[in-house]
Amino acid sequence: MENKEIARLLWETADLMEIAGEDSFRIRSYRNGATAIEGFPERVADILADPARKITDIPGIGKGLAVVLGEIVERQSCERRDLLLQKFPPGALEFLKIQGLGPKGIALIFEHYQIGTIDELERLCQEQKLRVLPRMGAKLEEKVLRSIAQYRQRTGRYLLSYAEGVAEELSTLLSETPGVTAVTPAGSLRRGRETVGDLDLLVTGPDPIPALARFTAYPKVSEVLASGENKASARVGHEGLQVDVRTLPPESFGAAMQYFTGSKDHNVAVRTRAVRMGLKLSEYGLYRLEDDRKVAGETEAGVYQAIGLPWIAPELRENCGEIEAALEGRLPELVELKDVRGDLHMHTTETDGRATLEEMAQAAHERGYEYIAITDHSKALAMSNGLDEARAVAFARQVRERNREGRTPVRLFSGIECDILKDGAMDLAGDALAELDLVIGSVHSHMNMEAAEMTDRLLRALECPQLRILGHPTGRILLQRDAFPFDFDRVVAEAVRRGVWLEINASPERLDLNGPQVRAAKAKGARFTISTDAHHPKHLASMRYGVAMARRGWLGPADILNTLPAARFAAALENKS
DNA sequence: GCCGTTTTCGGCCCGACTGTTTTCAGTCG
Repeated sequence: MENKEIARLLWETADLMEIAGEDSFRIRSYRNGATAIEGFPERVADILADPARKITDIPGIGKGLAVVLGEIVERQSCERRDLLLQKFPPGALEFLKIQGLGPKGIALIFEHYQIGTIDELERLCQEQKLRVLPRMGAKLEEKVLRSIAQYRQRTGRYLLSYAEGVAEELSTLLSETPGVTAVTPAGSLRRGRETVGDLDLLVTGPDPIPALARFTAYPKVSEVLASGENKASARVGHEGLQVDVRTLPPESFGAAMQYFTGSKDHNVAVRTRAVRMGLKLSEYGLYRLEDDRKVAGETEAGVYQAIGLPWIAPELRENCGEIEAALEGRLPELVELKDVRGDLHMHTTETDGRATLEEMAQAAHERGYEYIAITDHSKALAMSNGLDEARAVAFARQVRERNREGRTPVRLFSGIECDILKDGAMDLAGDALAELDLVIGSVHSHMNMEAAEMTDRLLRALECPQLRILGHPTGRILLQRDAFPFDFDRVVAEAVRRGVWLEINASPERLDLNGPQVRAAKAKGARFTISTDAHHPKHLASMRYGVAMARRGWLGPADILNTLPAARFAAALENKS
């Protein structure tokens, strides 16, 4: 059993314990244990099997959890979890994903009603049966109904980072098959969409067919949906992501890549163009209509070329003007990961980060960056031990000294992610902010304001003379929380006027702004930064997702400030227009 | 349930809002 799966069972048990109203510190221990195991470099199962090793050497794992882990590895559950699952219906865990309902509320509902599914919960709200329970009312029923609607919209979709992980794992597995030369993900993953509905893997080589059997026999396949001569479909992993594996002869690989990368709208437009030229495009190749002779198919570029187009980057294939741009020779030169020279949004142990300033700087150096900005939270975010004015200034001084003395592998900019308060004021006083190299302003609270009010709040924040970057501008959390409503165009226009840059937050849970927003903002003259919001050195690797959003927004290196060399970036910081 | 210790029990990030109360519990971040 892999660590990830063990951790998942611990998380689940902790959630059930919460509904059961168990001791909150014990619950926290389960969650701490889960986090520790998730990130532990060795397999827990191996350590348990080795009599010379002690599992309690992992920080966060003591005597109690050691027993639980033994049980989990042996039989995929533990006593506590078994008992709780008898007490609550299996749907209980799903209820926790509904906003407005927490463990107490859920327990209360179970006490009074025999329900176990989201559908039944919805009916209770519609029949106004929640409001008779203590501390519940009409507003809660409405909120739960809204939240159920949102929940349904997002189920069946997966984070880009998750789908990418599955794709890598399966690609490794399938490319070990003799006769396979390449395994390539297509579909929305290749286009860099922020969430993915299913995963398409294209397998090619002199003898790719045996890869299908290897795929369907993979232990993580939970359900085989279809298994034919050239294609197999299955659900993979506990989360049930649908994966379609298709085998192709090398001569049609390019056509298949084009076909399965999509988007559907892009393909319709491309095929229509082909037909007008007397050609027919399918996943097998590009053929002349008159004599069915194949004119292209081995490479994607060859397919595009044969219909009179330059190769179009997958991120642009949304039928949003890319074909016209290609025809007119004005496809943008898109930014690439290697263009990024620094990361401008990250946290350290000074607030809620998991690593020190030194560790983050070292990790950035290893990624080949020239510089980073350290941007811990401000005091309004009390849960993360946010900095007040004195601590912020003292920390900035520390960062600056380190820089001056050269005790750092990359150039450091002292910064802060300052909360934008409810009324649009900054959480920290201007004279403190003026001591820092880089101020990001972010909304972390009061996200359910009316659009007009939120617009005013952001416009006021933009007035702050020290503000350089608007952090995760729409506040959305993918598959969890929608963007807060505000007048996007007005806020962008004001940011442009005041020389405030827009952040493309590369954290795979946010990806905020997304492609269309980036493109709309660029059209208004906006400039951007791409940053990971890292809370751990390994999060710095998320930069590629932010780059994908930038590319989907048609950005080139010149649109993005952190592609500048350190000296020029520093100069740009000083000259707020 | 873990950890650290002035070794075996006490502390464990907390502040604010919301909707329901009739003084505050639950949820969220």
